[in-house]
Amino acid sequence: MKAARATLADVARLAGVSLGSASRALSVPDQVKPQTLESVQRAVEQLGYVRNGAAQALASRKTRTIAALYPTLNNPIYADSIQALQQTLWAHGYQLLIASHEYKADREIDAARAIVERGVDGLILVGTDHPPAVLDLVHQYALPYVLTWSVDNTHYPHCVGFSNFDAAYRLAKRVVEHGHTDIALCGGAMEGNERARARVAGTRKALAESGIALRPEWMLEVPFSFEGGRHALRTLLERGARPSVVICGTDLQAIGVLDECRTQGIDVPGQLSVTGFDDIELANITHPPLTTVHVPSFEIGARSARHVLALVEARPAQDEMVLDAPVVMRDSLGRL
Amino acid sequence: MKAARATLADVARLAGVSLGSASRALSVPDQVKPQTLESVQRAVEQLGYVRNGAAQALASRKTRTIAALYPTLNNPIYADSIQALQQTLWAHGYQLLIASHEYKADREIDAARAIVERGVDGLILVGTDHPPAVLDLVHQYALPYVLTWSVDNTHYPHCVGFSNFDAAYRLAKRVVEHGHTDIALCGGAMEGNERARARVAGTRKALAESGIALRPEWMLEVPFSFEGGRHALRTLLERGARPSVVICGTDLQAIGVLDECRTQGIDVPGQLSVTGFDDIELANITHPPLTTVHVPSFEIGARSARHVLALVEARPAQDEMVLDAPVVMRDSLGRL
DNA sequence: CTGAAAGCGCTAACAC
DNA sequence: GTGTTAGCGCTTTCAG
Repeated sequence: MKAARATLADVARLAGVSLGSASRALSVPDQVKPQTLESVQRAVEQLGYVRNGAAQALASRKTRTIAALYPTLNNPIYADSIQALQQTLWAHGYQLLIASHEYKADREIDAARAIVERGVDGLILVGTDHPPAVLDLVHQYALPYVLTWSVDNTHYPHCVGFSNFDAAYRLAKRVVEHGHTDIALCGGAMEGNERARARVAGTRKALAESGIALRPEWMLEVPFSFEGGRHALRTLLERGARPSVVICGTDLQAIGVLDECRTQGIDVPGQLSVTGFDDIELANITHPPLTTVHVPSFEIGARSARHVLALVEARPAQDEMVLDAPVVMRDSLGRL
Repeated sequence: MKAARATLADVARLAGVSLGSASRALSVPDQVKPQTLESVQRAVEQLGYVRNGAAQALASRKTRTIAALYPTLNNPIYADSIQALQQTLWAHGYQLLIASHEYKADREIDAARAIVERGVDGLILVGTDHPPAVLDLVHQYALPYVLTWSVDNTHYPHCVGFSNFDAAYRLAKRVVEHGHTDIALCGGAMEGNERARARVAGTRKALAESGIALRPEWMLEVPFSFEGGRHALRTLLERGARPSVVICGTDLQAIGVLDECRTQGIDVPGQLSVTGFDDIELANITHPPLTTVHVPSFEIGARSARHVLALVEARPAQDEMVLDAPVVMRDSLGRL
């Protein structure tokens, strides 16, 4: 119980072997005589020895740590993916260093610097649209990285995600099939966020194919939160807009719209239809249940972890990287 | 854009100063002549130099990294606290290494080992009840740590949280005030989880004061999830139990119960009342809105970050560490 | 205020 | 298989 940390040299001395053998016993046990292995293990046990990660990292140039940089950590869609990410990395003996940039470009750049400084083995980023400074840094240090969530607007080969454009397109097609022509959009900030842009673009294309144009004053940009959705609907009503459907960029916003509808006594889908995007667990519990796009967030987390490790360890990647994001029809869009 | 990482020696050479001066220019800029500082900064800029964290950590014995070990990362209550934690650490120049143990003792021990190995400066743990091996390890290496969420069942001085016992007691008092005597409990696994235990104990005390005893067959242990809550209600009904209220250990479970009530056509609070615990954002949006205990999860994250940093940097701690967790009355418990 | 030099604890050749 | 040794890149005395 003393605070002085035992070193590998202590272990080696106690085990009566050399530093090198002690090191090998721990990292490549099968390159060591069983007897040596055993005496080292006993010494480790006895001293309560724990490796010094910094020294190991310095000497081996590996940290066994992967960093992930997310927009926010408490959006359920990201939280789910982080959970899967952490589990998968853990299963492979890696740790997770985590940061968020709150959708701010300069925060992202600072975070990237800090991450490179900590010397992680690989990096996971959300989305394909990043400040040049971030990608420059990552390239300069030849840090293996994967882009997640989106395969839109990029030629980078290591993306684990789906086409937000296509998914939004398919959803909007269903909205049109339900006879809607008075359509409002509740989206979020699009700068540095190709997912938000692709979702709007996909929606716009589907509507355009039916000759429906989006009115600028019916297109709102609000935060990705319940309150954002509530605010959007209030704004719409204040402007005298009377859409028959609100297509939301995320489930969080859609649920906010639903909640505001209840407050205002608006029947969904009777008077107004609402759609979301993400298919968080909650989307199936709302009143009415939410029509949305299913985003495989756990799967994205797990696969991006495996993929970045394949990159780090220079192994061939196994997983399919483009995932499905099917439309999930529920009552908030009404019935045909 | 070459992969070879510039070292401090390169910087020093280019700046025409010694290694030591270059180092000082970066870490203690005011102990260096302005001119030296400037030429070092120029060299850093020019080489795109980024510190090698492993070397810095090895030499200085500081990693500027704090680890947090949570039960799970995607429970909204933890996700919120992680978000606050990360933000606060970031503001102080620290990174966050994160792990989860999924409520399994051996996973927690392994995670603790891995964390100690990575050599973090401090540690944040959820709850007061941990496997002895975890605390032994942490003590052996004199790793500063804070316990969060709970101040129940411990004498450890560095706890940031609230009394789960008291909060549950207060909530149960309100339930009794509403005339309930047929009371079911929907809790979670209690092993290694003093929060769950304290919540049941607090509830039990309040009921006992009114001469109400809990029937063992009306006390369920289910996962901390929507599905857990649904399952609990189904089980209760199958057993022929007809409670007038279900007191849930967490909002997630309570919302599951609410959802199952809707499925089964049970009116809340007309036929059955439901209470939660946590006051996640969602609790205010359910039908009916949920009576629950407000747990200040952001505040816990922020304060525990500040507190562990105070410990790490041997500064006096500023914040009050025992927080309020008020009962929030909403419609799911009915009206008096 | 600055330069020189001694490590921090470990890995990875290299020779035996 | 094993021991020896030379660093990994930085911080931190210690002189000056």
